[in-house]
Amino acid sequence: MARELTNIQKKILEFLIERKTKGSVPTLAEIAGFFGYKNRATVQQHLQAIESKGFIKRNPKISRGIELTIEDKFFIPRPVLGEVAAGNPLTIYPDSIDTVELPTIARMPQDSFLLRVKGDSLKDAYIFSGDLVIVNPNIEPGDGHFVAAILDDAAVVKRFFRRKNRIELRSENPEYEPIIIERTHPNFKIVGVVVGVYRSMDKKVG
Amino acid sequence: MARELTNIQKKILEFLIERKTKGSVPTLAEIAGFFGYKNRATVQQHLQAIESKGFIKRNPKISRGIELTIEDKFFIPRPVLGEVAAGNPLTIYPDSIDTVELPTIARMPQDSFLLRVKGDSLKDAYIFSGDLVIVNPNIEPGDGHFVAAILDDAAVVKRFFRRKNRIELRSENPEYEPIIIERTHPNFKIVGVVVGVYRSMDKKVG
DNA sequence: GTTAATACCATACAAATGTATGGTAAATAT
DNA sequence: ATATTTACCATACATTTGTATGGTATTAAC
Repeated sequence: MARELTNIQKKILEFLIERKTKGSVPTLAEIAGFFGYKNRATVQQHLQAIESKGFIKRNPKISRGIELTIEDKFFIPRPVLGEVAAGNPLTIYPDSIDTVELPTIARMPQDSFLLRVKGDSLKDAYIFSGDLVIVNPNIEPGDGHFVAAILDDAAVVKRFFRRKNRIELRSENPEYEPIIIERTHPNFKIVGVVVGVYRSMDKKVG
Repeated sequence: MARELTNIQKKILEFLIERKTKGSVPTLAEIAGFFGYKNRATVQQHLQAIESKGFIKRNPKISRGIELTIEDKFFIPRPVLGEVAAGNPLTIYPDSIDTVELPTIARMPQDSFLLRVKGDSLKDAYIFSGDLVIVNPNIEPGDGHFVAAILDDAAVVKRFFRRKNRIELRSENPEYEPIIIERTHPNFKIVGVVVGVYRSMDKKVG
């Protein structure tokens, strides 16, 4: 028991988690609708498989009676989408490079993602190499916000300042020069605003 | 509209909130069962009244389709149990001293709690005043672990080292002397091991 | 004294929901 | 070559669920 989930089962479990976090667990019909199944029995069978593997618990006969047993776990696995340079820009990865166990208390809006910080240019902002920054792409950055940005196919985390005809990305660490982006800069994009920082102590106890 | 709720309506609304925070919104039958009503229609009528007063929104025909429109105000009182001194011990508070705003769904794991750090003795461990440390009381601390401890009715977060006949709690910041606890010390207790640090950037953008 | 609001009940019904059974097809393992 | 697992479908059925309607009793308002 507690075998691995198949790909489809994973997808369904993810859907359950997502729906639960933004409302309530779906019914079989809703799941079927989302995945394009013409029949609720298909969903039923998948759910039975997921339950037998220990990832959910179903309350028989009760509508939306799916409990996520993984919620009791301390951490929820979240993909780390890439690494960002706090100092000099680093290459960003196309796919997730890693998965971290993020505590459930960390505020993780649905549409946000994680980036792992490399380098020490944010030292004075208390963000360090290895920390995970939680980035929300749907917030308009304001002066002084920490933002993640893509600059010529590299990613950085720095503090954002809007000036007349340019944007400045500053490090807290005075060793690093601010990056000045003119309006005309071709390959520049604000990815999102850093809404939180998380650091696991697991590997740092030694 | 948006008149006052009657007492019964208040009770029902409270029930809805409670159920939602610990799972999912109840069905009419479940509400009726909880309040001892023999009929779902009674609940239906109360819900219609509550809705007409603007406290909930109902999704017709959908099971458990009650949305709490007051949700945004309401949420989520996640208690911070006290403040811990990273430097010199601070008095611990009997009750929660503060609340961190967390989304409804972000549940704290049952076996852990939050402490907000004050002071800068852990500066060199990259933990700063205002950060939240996630403390798990069910882990046996090992050498070098960051632990939360109670010492003479005060709480501290420091690094843990076990020696022959004593325990040492060290700060990373050399300005602070290590605390030496002899075996015989009466009022000393390890509360738990710090498993993570979380910092919300909300208030730090300026 | 009548009206209105509140708080319940019983009955009824269509749709939603979870469940069960049997079957097909493809991929994988033995 | 056969058996197993996975991934779907169709059909069927008993409850559950939300909803509607009509009724009773109590209290407060006019």
